[in-house]
Amino acid sequence: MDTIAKLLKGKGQRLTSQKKEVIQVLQKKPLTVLQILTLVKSKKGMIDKVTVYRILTSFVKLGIVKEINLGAREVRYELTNCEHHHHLVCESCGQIEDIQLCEDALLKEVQQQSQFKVKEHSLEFFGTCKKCQ
Amino acid sequence: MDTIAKLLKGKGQRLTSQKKEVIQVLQKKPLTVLQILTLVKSKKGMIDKVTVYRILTSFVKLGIVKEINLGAREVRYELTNCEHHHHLVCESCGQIEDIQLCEDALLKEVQQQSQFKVKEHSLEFFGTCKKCQ
DNA sequence: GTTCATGCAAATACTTTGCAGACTA
DNA sequence: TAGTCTGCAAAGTATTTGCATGAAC
Repeated sequence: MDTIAKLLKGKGQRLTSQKKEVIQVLQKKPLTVLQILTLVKSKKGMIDKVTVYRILTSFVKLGIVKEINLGAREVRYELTNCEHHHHLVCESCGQIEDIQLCEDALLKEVQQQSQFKVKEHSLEFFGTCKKCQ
Repeated sequence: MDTIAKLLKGKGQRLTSQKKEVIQVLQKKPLTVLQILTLVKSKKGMIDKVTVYRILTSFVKLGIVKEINLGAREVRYELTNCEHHHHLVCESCGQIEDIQLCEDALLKEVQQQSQFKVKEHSLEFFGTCKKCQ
């Protein structure tokens, strides 16, 4: 939280209670806009949908948060303060597990096949989690 | 196209001129709803946005087409009649290249680390294509 | 002819913009 | 106090639904 406070300050931006709450609820797992809204409301009582959108847009720009795509039209937001990782999305219960993989070989394969210069990649898995099997 | 015709017939569904056109424009590359709409309109003159949505929903259900997520809130549709592959998305010109990779090692890695049962996965790369570098 | 599909209108959902008042620093 | 941020209202997009007409088989 401290690093985030400094980052905001450096950009002339303020660490409001709404921003704190959004960061708070994102600690556990990636959430959709609606989920963030609901969670913050249930804890703090008041936050507007528009404010959530604005905070997220600003956080993405500052690199505090990143957007992930899990399934069509399901955008989620995730704190970037953790290492690079991927997700295992359970199609039955909706749970999201994180996983760390070594994808160097794949990136090399891309380089060999194509002259495309890769900056980022997304890799997500869909299936059933241990519990739901 | 013939296999699609049979598939539709088997489900009591009809191969209309609109459906043919949608399949037609999807032959080249994955497109958004708006792109499909524009392309079909420019060729054939008339199709409604609602019809495009309905055709796509139905095609996804039948497995004729699949949704791919290239960046947040950018859903595209792609024919499934081709082999499993991934995409290289140029962030500069928007072009999409296909690429085939061997991701067996990764899938094995997932199995070793977790008891999650993977059914599908998505893997997309973002960066700059040869032309734009 | 029957039944499914399309187009239009309108409803719903999602996201962005404008502005006055509230709050952070 | 200055300047950013929030909440509310409303505008803009994107997507879905209902229904009468049209088209496929």
